[in-house]
Amino acid sequence: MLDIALIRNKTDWVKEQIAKLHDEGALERIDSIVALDAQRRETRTRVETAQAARNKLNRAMGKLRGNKTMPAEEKAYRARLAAAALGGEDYDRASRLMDGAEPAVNEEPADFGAAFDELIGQLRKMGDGIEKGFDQIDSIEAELQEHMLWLPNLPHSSVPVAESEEDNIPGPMQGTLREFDFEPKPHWELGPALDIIDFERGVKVAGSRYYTLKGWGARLQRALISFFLDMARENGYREVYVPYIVHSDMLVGAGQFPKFQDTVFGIADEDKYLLPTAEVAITNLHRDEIFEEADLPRQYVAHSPCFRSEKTSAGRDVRGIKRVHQFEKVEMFKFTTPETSYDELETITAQAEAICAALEIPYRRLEIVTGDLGFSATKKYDIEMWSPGCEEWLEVSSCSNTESFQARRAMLRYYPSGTRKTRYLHTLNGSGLATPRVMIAIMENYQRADGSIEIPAALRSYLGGAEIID
RNA sequence: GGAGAGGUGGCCGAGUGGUUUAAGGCGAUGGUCUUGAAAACCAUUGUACGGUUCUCCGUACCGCAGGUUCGAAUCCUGUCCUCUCCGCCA
Repeated sequence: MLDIALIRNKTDWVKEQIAKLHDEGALERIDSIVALDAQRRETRTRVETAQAARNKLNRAMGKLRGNKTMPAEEKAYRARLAAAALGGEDYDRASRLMDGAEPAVNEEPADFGAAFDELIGQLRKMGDGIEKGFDQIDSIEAELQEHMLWLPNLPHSSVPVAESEEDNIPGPMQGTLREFDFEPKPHWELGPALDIIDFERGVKVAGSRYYTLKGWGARLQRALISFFLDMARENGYREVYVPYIVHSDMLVGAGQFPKFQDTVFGIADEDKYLLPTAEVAITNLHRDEIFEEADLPRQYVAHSPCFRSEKTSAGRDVRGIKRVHQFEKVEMFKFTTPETSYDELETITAQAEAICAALEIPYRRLEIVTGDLGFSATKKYDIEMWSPGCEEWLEVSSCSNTESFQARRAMLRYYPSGTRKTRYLHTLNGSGLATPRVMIAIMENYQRADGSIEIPAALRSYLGGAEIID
């Protein structure tokens, strides 16, 4: 979520930033937001002033009713005078009459019951108006909030401005391309031939875009997960195990909802959803909490399966296991101060790259342009591995700084050293890494002429020292 | 899944409809005292929004959401969570 004060004070600048993202729907919301914000503040001031008067009157009422030394007769005529003052909207005088601050002269005898009925009637009338005012505020704020939740994060000034993913800027390839003395095969041929990927039986059990790993396939994936977690732990991340099912609020907090509701799987009859990424659970781990600056940065790593329904991408990448509804990912996550978040983005990206390097697979870093930045990030790098079989670059990691975008949605704050004034912290996330795409890259880069696959040296200790899958 | 008991500030804990601040304690912070520390004493104490501007003022928040009432931490309804016991399971 963006800072409403920023939208209020620099409206045109915010519009320019959103224009770079090519999110026309969001752009249209800005004027509504500015209008609702003004309306909201004006209404709130008016209603709260009235409420302050009413609170004072109710307290004075208690004082009048509960006064044990005042004769009933005096109470009655004070009540009647106060009711008259309320009729003239002189709240201060009414309050003074009721709590005894203003002397009252008994002009004529008043009936106790009738006087209090009259007074209560005045107070009720006042209360009804205030209730209506609060209802009005609620509906304005709900509408404002809905608009706010649909606004994407704004790009950092260093992000190149361009149309789409076609324009993302690749960095130089790292590592060395393998020279094959045979035609390298794609993983959808290698996997079934070795009986380590079984497409048909995955489809039988769960439908299209589901798959089964068998034998060395399943073991290789498990080894990769352990290897990834160990790499992250050595880099100072605390390993956590999180729920794979979360409340819808958590998806709002991390930025998936409301806009991307159709990309996640829901639990029947419950307001809960399967994780599309462990990032959702980790982001919300410290929801509604306030850190001390000394506690930052806080770094976590978690492995989780990721479930994505992605109805929008039907028809793309249908072959193989590149784009599937269920995959495994190890996610690195940082809670940082605003001062350090961009340095930390470089760090987390370098850490993801180091994993690629350790596996000795050619990779490159992609600098993401504004048109492909996505909803939550201010700046993003993707890491891609080269797959010689399907002859394409495979995205195996995505590293983002969301600044305070998620922090505002999930109420993640900290006290800067020496102050008691809260401030939103910054959150960053980076895959480290995701499989089965890394498995694709391993299979295709490490394949041998006879169809067997060499196991990368870094993984052998996780597989009982084995060197070859055949 | 069934039954019962609970949910109050950073923590413990009082509070069965009002008589201007959620009592009291712990912790934390600041101060006095002290050579220093401890102890003692004094003061302060959360979050959000709004209005002011360098300081205040106001509103809301007693798990959450509704309701009753002139007025709700307190009464009513729903819901979530925790604990205990039973059942089931890994």
